[in-house]
Amino acid sequence: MKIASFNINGIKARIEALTRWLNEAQPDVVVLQEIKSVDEGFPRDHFEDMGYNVETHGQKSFNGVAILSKLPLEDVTRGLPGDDSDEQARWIEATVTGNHSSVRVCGLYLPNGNPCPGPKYDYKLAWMARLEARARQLMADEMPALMAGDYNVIPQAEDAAKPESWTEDALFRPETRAAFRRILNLGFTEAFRARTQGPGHYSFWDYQAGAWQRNNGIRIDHFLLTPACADMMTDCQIDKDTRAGDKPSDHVPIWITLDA
DNA sequence: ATGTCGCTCTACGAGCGA
Repeated sequence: MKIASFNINGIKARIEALTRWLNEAQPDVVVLQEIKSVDEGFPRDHFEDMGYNVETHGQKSFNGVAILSKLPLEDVTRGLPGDDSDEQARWIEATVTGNHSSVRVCGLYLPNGNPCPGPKYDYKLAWMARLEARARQLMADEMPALMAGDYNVIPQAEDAAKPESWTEDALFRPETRAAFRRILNLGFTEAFRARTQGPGHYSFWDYQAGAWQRNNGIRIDHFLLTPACADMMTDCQIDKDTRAGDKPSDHVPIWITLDA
């Protein structure tokens, strides 16, 4: 089972690039971030015609997450628990079933948090506390589970081409990285780092200042796996070449394969 | 490099978010 995550930065602007990548990569399941669309505006029919089941959790203009899956999506829930007043669409869950195991798939778009400090950074840290609470529940459940998406977290200095330029940024502040580590320390496996060590692996390059041409990237899109899920992992890769295509997102897809 | 892109408004560029 191939499960991917892709921050597409707007479904209307990315429908061609996303379709191209889906045809090449052939994921069974993909969680999308920043669809920047209400549910009614998402081109559901287009992806259904490609053989995908479609579940969205959108909002106007900003944020918005979705799941596309060639397998049935069961028990779909929307919104990160813990704050009923939070109207930002950043979390969606569903269960998919393979040949011998079901997997709880959580798609997330963690707040950026800049400028830092400020109310947006406070919201980021509060959201991460709610994420930790949901992560604890997933750990306590028996079903293998993963949380995939744009975490807006640079875990370590080696995950940035120029870490010195991120020291005051919400993506790399010590409080941000500590909150990320608290979740990891519940027992999650960060899929990419379980298989690939060393610097130079990125999932995002800013549109500005020739960041892609200079390979000035950061690795902020991640898979966190419960132990039962990590036991099933057979591969984890970053589709870097997608950034060189026509009209690309500023993020590239990441994916794992599970023997599920 | 202060370097770009996507979205919305009642627009024909500006402001916001990233």
